[in-house]
Formats: sequence, structure tokens, C-alpha cells
Amino acid sequence: MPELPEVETVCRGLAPLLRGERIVRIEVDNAALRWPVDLSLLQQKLPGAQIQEIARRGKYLLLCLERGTLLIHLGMTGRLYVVDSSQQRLPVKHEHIVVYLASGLLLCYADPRRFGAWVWGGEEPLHHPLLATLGPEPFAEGLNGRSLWQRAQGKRVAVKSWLMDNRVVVGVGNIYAAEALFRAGIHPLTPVTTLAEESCQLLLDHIRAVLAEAIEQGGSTVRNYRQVHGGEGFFQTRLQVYGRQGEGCYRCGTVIRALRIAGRSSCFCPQCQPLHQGAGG
DNA sequence: AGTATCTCCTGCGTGC
DNA sequence: TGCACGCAGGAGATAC
Repeated sequence: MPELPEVETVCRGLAPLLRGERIVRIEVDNAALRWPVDLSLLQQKLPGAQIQEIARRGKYLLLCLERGTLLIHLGMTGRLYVVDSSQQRLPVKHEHIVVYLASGLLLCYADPRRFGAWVWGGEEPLHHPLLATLGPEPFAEGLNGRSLWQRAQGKRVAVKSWLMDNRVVVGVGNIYAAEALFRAGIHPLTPVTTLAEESCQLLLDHIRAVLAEAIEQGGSTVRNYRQVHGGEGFFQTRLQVYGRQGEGCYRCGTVIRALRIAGRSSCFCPQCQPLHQGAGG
């Protein structure tokens, strides 16, 4: 399931392949993604346009064209890949969208569960409703323990749900929230309002560290995530709590447990992540 | 207004 | 071997 490291990896993989390419046409086989793909609009905007840059905002990919930007979200199972139209290829299951490029390359989108999105973001994509309400990027300079702590005041929500709220910080999903909390020694149910400012800083440091390591490793291949060239990421071998319930903690040997928090399975080590006031120091 | 739940969807593992 | 079922979860919509 793509989180920030996976989307960033896809972004970095696509950029050198697509930058400067001119779009010839777009074919949509199944428009029933998270929101219906507006085919007539895309057919009006895309053909003839040159791809200037590929960028990322949160978990959204931005395909920046000459006059406007296409927003792409991979949802849970979305996959972008580039193939050469001159080479024969087998049909890909759940391949819903193909963008034909002037060089003969094809930008393809497959998404079994169709939680993803292809949305026209207009000429000022950062003002698009999907992007306008997003919180800061985790690596943004202005983000620090103090600003996080200030925003946590008066909120009783569990720290894990809070981290996954993209108004607080973008890009942190279920996997990396669990991993960052483990590294910071903070119980996932800790009410955010009880976190000390130092704990917020520690947590942010670990969020940044785990995301940076995951990007370096090409993301985590859990279920069907793949890089642009079809290769797997490698960070999944370094996950310390996610998906490890019932197994021993690498640090202390205690059995990793899983709770359901806001409907999401949340793995943690009861020994390394005790639940108490101001947890995490 | 803050918080929790619902919803979309398919593939996969489990149990009978 | 097959089928029902639960679970996986991003994030906007909806309900409390």
C-alpha cells in the first residue's frame, strides 16, 4: 500500500522517463476509480501537452503539463509503469488507463481495487480541493516538535490516528505510523494532548528517519506495490512491528501485539511502547 | 468542532 | 475442491 516513500519512489522513477515527453492520447478502459475519471476533460486537456515535471504532494503524484496538472493517487493498489509500445506485452489485469506518448512509450495505470484517482488539478493544483487542505510535508523545514505539540493541544485522539491524519502531516500511513511510534517508544493509543513537546520532536525525528530509510530502500513491497520498472522495494525486510503481531520484538523479545485503532490494525511492542502520561520520553 | 464510523473495491488467507 | 467470510486500508463523506 503506497505511502510517502512508495509514492516518492514512483515519482523519482517516472521523472526521467516522462520529463519532456509529449502526450498523444489517453485511453480509459475502466473509469470507475475512486471518483469517475472525467474522460472527456482529460481528452480535452492531455493530447498535445508536454509533460514538464513529475512532482509529489503528500501521496498525490502531480503530472505537470504545459497548461495544467494531472493529479494521480495510487490508492491502495494502484500501480504506474512505463512500457514500450513497440514491444509485445501480455494483457495486464486491472489495467484501466493508458497514456500514449510521442516517443512510443506508454504510461500505464493498473489498480485492482480502484481506490486510486486520476483527477484534473487545473493550473493551480495546490489550490485544488484535494491538495488545499493537506498538512505539511514531513521533511518541511517549518515543521518541528513545537509546531506539532501546539497542534496537538486539546486533542484526545490517539497519536497513531493523529499521525495518519493528512491535515497534521502528509504521507504517513499505517505502516510508517506504526514503525515511527515503535522507534520513538510511544504507545499508539497515547492521547496526543498528553505528549510532551520533546516527545513530539522525538516522534518527528523518527518519522523522518523511517521515511528517509524507506525511500532509500525503494519503499516497502507489501502485497502489490511495485516500482516503476516492476521491481520490489526492500524496506519491508526492515519493518520492526508492522505485520509482526504474534512474533517477538527484535529489541526485547516481547510478543508484538495488534490493536484496532480507528478501524486500522496497529502493531506495537507492549514493552518498548508503554502507555502512560507523556509517553515517549 | 472534534472524533469515530462508513464507504468504495478485489485478492488472499482461513475454516468448514 | 469450493464457498463464505474476514481482513487489508487511503481518505473523503457522513454521522454522531
